[in-house]
Amino acid sequence: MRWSQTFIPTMKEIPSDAEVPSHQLMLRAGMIRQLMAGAYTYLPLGLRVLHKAEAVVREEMDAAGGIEILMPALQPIDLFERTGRKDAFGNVLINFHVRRGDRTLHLALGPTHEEVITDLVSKHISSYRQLPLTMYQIQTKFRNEERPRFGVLRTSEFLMKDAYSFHTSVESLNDTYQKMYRAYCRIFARCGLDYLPVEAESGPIGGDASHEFMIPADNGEDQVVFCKQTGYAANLERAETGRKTPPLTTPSGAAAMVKVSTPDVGSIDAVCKLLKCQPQQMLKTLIYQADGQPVAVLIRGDHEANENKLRRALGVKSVELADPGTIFKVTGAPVGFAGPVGIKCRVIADHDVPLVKDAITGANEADQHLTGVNIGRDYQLDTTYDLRNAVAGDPSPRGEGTLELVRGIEVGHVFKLGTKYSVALGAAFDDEKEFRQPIIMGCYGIGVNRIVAGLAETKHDANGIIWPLAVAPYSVILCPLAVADEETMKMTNLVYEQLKAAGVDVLLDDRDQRAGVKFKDADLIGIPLRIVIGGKGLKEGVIEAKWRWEPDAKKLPVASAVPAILELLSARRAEEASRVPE
RNA sequence: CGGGCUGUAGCGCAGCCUGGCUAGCGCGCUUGCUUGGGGUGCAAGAGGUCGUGGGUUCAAAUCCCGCCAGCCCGACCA
Repeated sequence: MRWSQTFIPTMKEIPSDAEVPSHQLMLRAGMIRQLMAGAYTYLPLGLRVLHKAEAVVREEMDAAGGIEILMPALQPIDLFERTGRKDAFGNVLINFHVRRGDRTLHLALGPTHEEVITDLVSKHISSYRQLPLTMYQIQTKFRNEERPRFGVLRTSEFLMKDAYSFHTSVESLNDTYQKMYRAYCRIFARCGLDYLPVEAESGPIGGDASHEFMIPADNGEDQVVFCKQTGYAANLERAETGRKTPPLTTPSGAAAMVKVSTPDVGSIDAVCKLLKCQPQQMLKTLIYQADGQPVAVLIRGDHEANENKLRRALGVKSVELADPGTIFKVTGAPVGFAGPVGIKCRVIADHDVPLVKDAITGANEADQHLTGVNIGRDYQLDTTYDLRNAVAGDPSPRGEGTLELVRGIEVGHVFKLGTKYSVALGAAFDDEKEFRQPIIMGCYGIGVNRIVAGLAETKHDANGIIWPLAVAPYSVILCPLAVADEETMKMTNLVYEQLKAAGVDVLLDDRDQRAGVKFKDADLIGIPLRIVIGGKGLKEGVIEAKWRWEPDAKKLPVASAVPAILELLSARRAEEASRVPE
């Protein structure tokens, strides 16, 4: 492709409303333009990267036994009503009414396709002989994000590869899950991403039923816990700590419990300020409704409760913070003054709670707190649980090691679904003995745009993006330095045509621009191999080849330049391929 | 949806506080010359509902109110 014949509007300056690197660079490199918050046009360069990433995903999914299909984005709302996800999605589900003749249809734009594919399978799969089956599609998804952000990292319309597998047994599901997990590792490695598979929140199935694939990045929206020593990695929502239940007896030298007046001071910060103490000396007492029953949850003042862990510890379906009325009923005080001493409901505590000696808590009385509160003497616990988010420095749950916290961009998610959708939508099979069984399902998603944005976010330098060869919009950029010079252009066109004939993606910068402009733009858009054809080199009988990530150019004799370029490219391809796991 | 910030040419900004000539600057764009290996130099141009609606005023980019849009923090996120 000749630069003059495509559309690559590069920008020298950083648009003021772009804050994260991927957004700035993709705008400046002329890859994307914004239509509105959370909606972007992919320009030719951006689209080429997207297509290349998509091709990698498709190849690996096919290799892993997936079968490609394409489902409608437009879906009838009743499918979501049948699985209860109309309410679960809430405002995120884009849905609307349309008139068709004298009827009114209630439709949704698919945020994901469990319903549609399960409906399909329910109609056409009836025997164990037809399973297992894995189908996938690469298609635009729609979600009314409450807050689209970070440029193209979080948009309300995005390209997703979603795969769904159907099984007669958990063993079969586990087998496909492993295949998909490995395919995902290969996909992200082939795309040149530094990826980190982490344990993720997995809902009712529990265990190792879900993994997310994260790209470590400062601007990631997710927080990931990992441990260098033990290799443990998990989403913060999910991450366990290595904490255990401590002795539940009163510590020696405990201070006397004293009631102090704290008028209108209910929050942890405010109490600390008033009493001149640190949050870790405090115990916060959160009143939750667990399946409708009030429960007091004790957490150290500087920690955060984790509602997923709480739900599991209590063995209930739902937990939510109680309303002020319930809080008043169990504590006898308004919000902000709850404490474990004398509270009138079940009390459950995090492992760290009993370790707080002479704790400060609410007094279950308006405008009063207690100091010198101690386990055993002032409140009792039978045991403690892991109820909070992990923090940096916590012990690893998998042996000797310390947890660290990093941010990450979620690019993929593999998930064991179980029978939730098959039961709701009647997808079942007859087994060998003609017993009707619900089909067991798995689902596997990749955000294709996030592969692209994640690369721009993590693979760049001060001059621009640095694409890996595997997904670069073009492998080679040809820069003739004098487009008016006949000899230069003759050589350039020869190289251009020969590379194209060899199947190489070449971009020919045929603009009548000075060398500096072409070099700056080539660096900005991040083409891996830059070939310079200029008067200086031609005098010596050479053209120059420079990798985007290397400081210096190599000189290639004119006569053998094209084979030399092909050799460079194939060596690089092999190098990138060597980093892909089996 | 709560909190904060910002809307002036394609992009980046100044002007606003303290209202007053024809609304400026840099980049980009057009034309001509020039230069020709890391964003050349010179000259001449084109390009604006100052986000939008109302109000105050002799007079509004500037002051006041509403609305809209974008960005950031938070809540939410199969």
